[in-house]
Amino acid sequence: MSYKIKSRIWIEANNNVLLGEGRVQLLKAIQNTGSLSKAAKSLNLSYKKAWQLLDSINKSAKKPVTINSIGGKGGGGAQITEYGILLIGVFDEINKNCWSFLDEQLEKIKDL
Amino acid sequence: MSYKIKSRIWIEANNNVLLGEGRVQLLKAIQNTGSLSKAAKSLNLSYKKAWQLLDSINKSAKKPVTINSIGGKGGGGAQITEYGILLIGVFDEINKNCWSFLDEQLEKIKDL
DNA sequence: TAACGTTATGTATTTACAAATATAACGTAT
DNA sequence: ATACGTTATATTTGTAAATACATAACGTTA
Repeated sequence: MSYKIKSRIWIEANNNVLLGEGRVQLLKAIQNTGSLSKAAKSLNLSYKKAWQLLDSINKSAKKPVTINSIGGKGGGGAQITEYGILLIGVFDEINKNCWSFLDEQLEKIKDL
Repeated sequence: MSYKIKSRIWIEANNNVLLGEGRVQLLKAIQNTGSLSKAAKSLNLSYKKAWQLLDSINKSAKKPVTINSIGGKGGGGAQITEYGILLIGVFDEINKNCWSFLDEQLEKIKDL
């Protein structure tokens, strides 16, 4: 059994976490379902936890990442903004590149 | 205020954590002091926590990372093995390279 | 106007983790 | 033999985080 390298990256703004893997997963679920409550259910996450995450994201980001509405057709919902889509894409790209980078570094340690 | 990328890397063996930043710091403190208890004090870490970390390291590694002795001159002590020194060096190198890598990736997001 | 499914928020409970405390075992040195 | 400083381990206590539960506010729809 050889050693493995694991990693976590995240983006911060003003010493607050903006995006990590879990937050990106939540935003993608909102994108797929159109609502925060449905997104939370699909991730086996309590609504409150999901709301706190989304609130933290929108407070940390320079521009809104979602537009949330209360009441109306379907009770309301949450929509990812264009800016949000951009952030998700950049995070995924950087994260993927990081994996590739560490995969190269693995050569230095796997046979120790 | 522009966004920042933060990261954590660690080495695993058999799905157990072998080395992360905290563990490497502990090993270096043992190297400097010659004992686990002194290392713990120097890091403001409880002895128990330090012992648990060191125990986990030695149980995860393929070869011993420290040699611990009870009793005798000075009451005993802990010594880093050559293998341990090797692991510390490789971890530090990979970690440093990862910072550099993410510093380049930062260009993609800092102006968003 | 009553019902519905959301967002938004408060409060209590449970769980997990960290910290503190205590003590045994050990092998030199006095 | 006694003292000392260390490794090793168990037990208790305290604190922070996650979870569960409850409820208000809202704007369409029927």
